[in-house]
Amino acid sequence: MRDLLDPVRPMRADARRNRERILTAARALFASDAPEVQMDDIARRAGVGVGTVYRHFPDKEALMGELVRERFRYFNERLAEAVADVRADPFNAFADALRANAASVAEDAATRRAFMSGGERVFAHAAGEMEQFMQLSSVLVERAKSAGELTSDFEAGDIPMLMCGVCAAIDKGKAGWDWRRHLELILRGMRTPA
Amino acid sequence: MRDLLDPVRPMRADARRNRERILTAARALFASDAPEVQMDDIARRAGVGVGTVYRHFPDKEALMGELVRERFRYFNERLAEAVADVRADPFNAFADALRANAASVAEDAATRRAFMSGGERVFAHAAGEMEQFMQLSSVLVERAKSAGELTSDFEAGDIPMLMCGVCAAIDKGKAGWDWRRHLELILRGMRTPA
DNA sequence: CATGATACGGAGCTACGATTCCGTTTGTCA
DNA sequence: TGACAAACGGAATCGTAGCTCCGTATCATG
Repeated sequence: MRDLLDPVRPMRADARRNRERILTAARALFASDAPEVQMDDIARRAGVGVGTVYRHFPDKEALMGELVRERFRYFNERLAEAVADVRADPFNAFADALRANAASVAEDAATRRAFMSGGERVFAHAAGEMEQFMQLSSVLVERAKSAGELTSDFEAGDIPMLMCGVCAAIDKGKAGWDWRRHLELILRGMRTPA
Repeated sequence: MRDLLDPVRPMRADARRNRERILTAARALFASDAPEVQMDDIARRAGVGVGTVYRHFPDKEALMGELVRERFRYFNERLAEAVADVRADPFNAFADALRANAASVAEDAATRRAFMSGGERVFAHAAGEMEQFMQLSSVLVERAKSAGELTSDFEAGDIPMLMCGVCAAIDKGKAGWDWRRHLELILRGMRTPA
């Protein structure tokens, strides 16, 4: 709301604090446990009324969207590091970035939900970050391909699909599955046979 | 209900017909489209009252469970064929079975949902079929390993996890992703480097 | 056919979770 | 400190989807 208009006056101190509390509460609730997280829970955990949650985020999707956006910012940092590290082995740099990102979604059920359960609306909030994500990914993919380490029919656009699969594996992880194995299997498949 | 008790008297003709119609309607609705399929829709499509749906299936999960069960029966047929075909190349026989199964879930959103969105309860309905599934899978996995074609750290227990990932890719398929590519990537990762 | 057992239809009940509304409180600024 | 805008809290509202109930219609059997 305020985020969008009147960029002049800063948010009131309590408002800024509450906004952060809400996001923290949401992250915590999604991360820790429940199959369903609802607005009232988030409000309670944040020590705030539901009304306040709605003053900061027009609806639930917007709140989720903000969480997803933060995650993508994190993704992008990892990718940017890989891009910056020119001397590393291209495939490994790429693979490590993917591993780091996977590990971070493992802690972030909100993003997993959004990834898996459609949530187009949710992702719209993170459009900018996603674009950057694709851009950075492309660089890494091209490098790894040029080095002849990444199978030539792989495209940066495949990454979200793979992440989706990893998310699924993570969510099922409670059943004793190991998403790392899933990821390694995929990475092995991506690598050109030595 | 009736399925469980009084195995003597067969279901009344109209009841049997309706039960089938309900399942068909549910399959169709899940397959074709909607993000959410609800009992009333299923009833309407089946040309039946909601009450009738509930006479045949105690609750929604039971209905979904039946759909999942059917899917697993199909899976098992494919696996059994692969097991029976002793002269085929072990890895390919296994891979082809997985491909066929993946193709069938691509048509079956109900099973995908159940796979991805937790639904423990739903799977309970197909416990027997799942057990058989694991059994058949084990045979194929062992064969492929013995032939030295399947990476030795692979286990039959990994299959559901992989399928989960494929389901995710299929669901996101609308966004232009190609789940077959995801599956092939995985298969490549499973194969021991020639 | 008669008749009891089965099955059916679908209006309505219930639970639940998102969202709204408005009287009250708090921060900010002169 | 006074005054007003900005925020807050949380009870109440609204919509939805699963499920129940019971009067009615349909089978199957003698």
